[in-house]
Amino acid sequence: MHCGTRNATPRVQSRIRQGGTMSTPVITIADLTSFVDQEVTIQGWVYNWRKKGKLRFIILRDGFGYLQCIVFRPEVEDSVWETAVELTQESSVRITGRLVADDRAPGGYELKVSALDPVHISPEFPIGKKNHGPDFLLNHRHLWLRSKRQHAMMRVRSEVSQSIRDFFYTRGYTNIDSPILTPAACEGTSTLFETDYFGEPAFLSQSGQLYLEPACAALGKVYCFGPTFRAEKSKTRRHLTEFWMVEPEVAWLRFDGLLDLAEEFLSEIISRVLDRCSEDLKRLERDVSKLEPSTRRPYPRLDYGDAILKLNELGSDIEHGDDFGGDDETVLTQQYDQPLMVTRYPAAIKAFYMQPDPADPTRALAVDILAPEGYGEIIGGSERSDSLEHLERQIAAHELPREAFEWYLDIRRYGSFPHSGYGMGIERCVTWICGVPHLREAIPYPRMINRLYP
RNA sequence: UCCGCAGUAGCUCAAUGGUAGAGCGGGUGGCUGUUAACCACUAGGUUGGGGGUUCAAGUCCCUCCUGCGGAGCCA
Repeated sequence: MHCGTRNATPRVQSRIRQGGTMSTPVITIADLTSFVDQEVTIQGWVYNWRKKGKLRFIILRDGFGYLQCIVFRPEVEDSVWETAVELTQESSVRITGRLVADDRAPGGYELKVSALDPVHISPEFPIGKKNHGPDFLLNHRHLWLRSKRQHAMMRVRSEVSQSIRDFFYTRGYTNIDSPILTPAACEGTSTLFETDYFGEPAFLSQSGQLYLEPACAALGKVYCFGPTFRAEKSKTRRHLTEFWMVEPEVAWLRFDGLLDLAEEFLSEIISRVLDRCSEDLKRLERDVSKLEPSTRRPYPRLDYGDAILKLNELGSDIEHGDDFGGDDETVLTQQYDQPLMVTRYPAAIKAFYMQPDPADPTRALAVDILAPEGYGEIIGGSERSDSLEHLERQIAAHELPREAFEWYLDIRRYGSFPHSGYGMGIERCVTWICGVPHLREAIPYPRMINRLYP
């Protein structure tokens, strides 16, 4: 099937690829429509094949799409027929033939094969056409990526990732890559992966934020985007031990401005994916009407206290001061068709670096953004405390090692300033956009508790 | 770490405590338009490991391992 989900590669580039003969251009399936009724060569893998007497149907995939190739025994040389018979699922092959329009072909085009170059005949491919279980598929993740559904997931992820970078780039942000090896715990050692750093303990980063705040004092508007590691022994559909997080940090930005920024950010990502990945979302059988409200602003904003009252009305026994459980998030977000911004959490259940609400110091200027349809928290952010004294008290109260934070406290010693930022886990965002139940499909090689392979 | 569910052919799953089966995949053959093609035949098993109950265990009990779902924690 021809799937126009990728932009056509430049024709000139296609023509100069190696592997074609003098007369036949080597093209990708993305470029099909420019070559109808011409002889072309396509390089790819056998996605599936069927036989019907003297006919063989080879469904070729090349990473850009799918194309039905026809081998008709009376019309090809014996050697071509014999090669066609040998081709197995996922064998790699260069196929040359005449590209024709045919209503019987999936996608409307097919290749009348004249020559076959079997690059490599694959033995029995582990992943068949019927269903497989998650354990088997994850153990074969390197091969699972070849399936249509995974192509769609990876393209959506790539689009989300690119739209994030474009969002910040076009608004004047500087990309700051925060370190992955860090000297000490940011928010407690229990969730950190420890590694040996020339005899000293080092930890894999669980957030770039503490490194981003100094950079934002240097450059005003910055963001980091990279892998993040949490050694939490979580076994749920919403947790990875290695995931990618994007974190903007903005100087002079107050809490209300932060809410606006996060809202603009999310709505732009959703709009762009809906615009550019419609074929992929269709393949994933995503009901895009569920996503369209999220392209519109504003998003509903709910004060933490009001959220508690609302939850109580809805039957939850949650009390003021509690953090939301998974059920609470689900019940709450079912009330809305857009992401829900819950604001001003009790300071006691939030991180040490958050700015207290001037109107009520027991509350923090923090926001969690909960995705609709039960997908839950995808963004957490806050205005950061700009008071050296407050942070020193907080570090002591959280029993964090003071020495490790001296450099961080320097930001409040040398020209302290209001600033705010948030973090978004992109796998959770992609999982929501794709409407899939588990975020293990939203990253090429998921790392989970008990899973480090492949 | 805790709670619940599961583990049988390469894969997905059946099988009252009483001879271990099917579909897909593989192999062989048939078919000139298939759409996860279809039809016929065929190969393929130490029922996750160990221990126990029983005349008899895939099935019941104990234990360990692995996976799945959830809690806590978080993006």
